[in-house]
Amino acid sequence: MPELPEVETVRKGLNQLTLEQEIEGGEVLCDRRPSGLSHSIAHPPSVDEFLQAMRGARIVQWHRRGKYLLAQLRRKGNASGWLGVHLRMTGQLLWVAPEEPLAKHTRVRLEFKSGKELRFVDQRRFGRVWWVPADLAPEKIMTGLAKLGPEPLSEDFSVEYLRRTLERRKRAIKTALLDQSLIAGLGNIYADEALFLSGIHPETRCCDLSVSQLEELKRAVVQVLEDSLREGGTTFSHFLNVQGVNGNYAGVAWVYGRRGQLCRRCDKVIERVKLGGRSSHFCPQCQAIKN
DNA sequence: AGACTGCCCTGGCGGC
DNA sequence: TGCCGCCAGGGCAGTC
Repeated sequence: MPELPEVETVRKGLNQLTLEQEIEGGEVLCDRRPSGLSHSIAHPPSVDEFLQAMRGARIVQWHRRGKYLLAQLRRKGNASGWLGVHLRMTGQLLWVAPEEPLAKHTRVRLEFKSGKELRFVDQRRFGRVWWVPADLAPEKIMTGLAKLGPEPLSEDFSVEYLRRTLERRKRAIKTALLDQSLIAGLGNIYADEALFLSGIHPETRCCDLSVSQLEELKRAVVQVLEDSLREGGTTFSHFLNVQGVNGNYAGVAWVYGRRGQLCRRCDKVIERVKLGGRSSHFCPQCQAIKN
């Protein structure tokens, strides 16, 4: 499940490998579902139109907002819109030689004149690819972009912002951390890790958090993201960087995925609860409920 | 407005 | 060994 550090790692790799090379063709792989023909292109509705937009384009730069990737496109010196990608759970962007055998769940191929291919591979098919025409703002087409809260590694993400945003909310802090409209880019792994590091029980109501707890939480969120970023993302799940290499962060997970194992800090057994349809892992001693 | 729920999707795993 | 059903979860639509 790529979260901010993984998406950022992919972005950096793409900026090293894919810029200023003409896209000469591509392919969108469809498969026949009971519900009909299915593919990963969210926009435009026509696959042909998508591929036509890709042909002849070059990528100027890759950007990231939350967990969204955005490639700025140019054709013959003119702006030609944006290529947007969201990896969701299992999506991967891989920079490969054309003769590389197609992975089973390959959804999109973009062929570059330089003799390389960018492939979007996505086992569970939650991931999405968009083309946004140059005369539209990306958030008009990629509507999720418009709803994103501040970047957690920016100055906008302050203790004061957290206090102002959470002080009247009654829901659990864990579900608030996963809400992309409050903070952009956190997912289940780093939310659980940040709550452990700040000693906060995931079921604590937002409005019950003290200012010192919010300070701890803010610090912990920044720390887990920066630590993971430094290692090139987590080794968990399906994450691979563009060159097909896993990250290095997993060894230091305090609670995520450790239900039934002993807390690395106090030896109590790590527990798991369901919150908003997502599992939350926590240490019942290090993250005692505050009233 | 805020807070829920269910849905999409596939592979891996537990249980029998 | 085989089969069934459950589980993983990001974002979005729908509901109250």
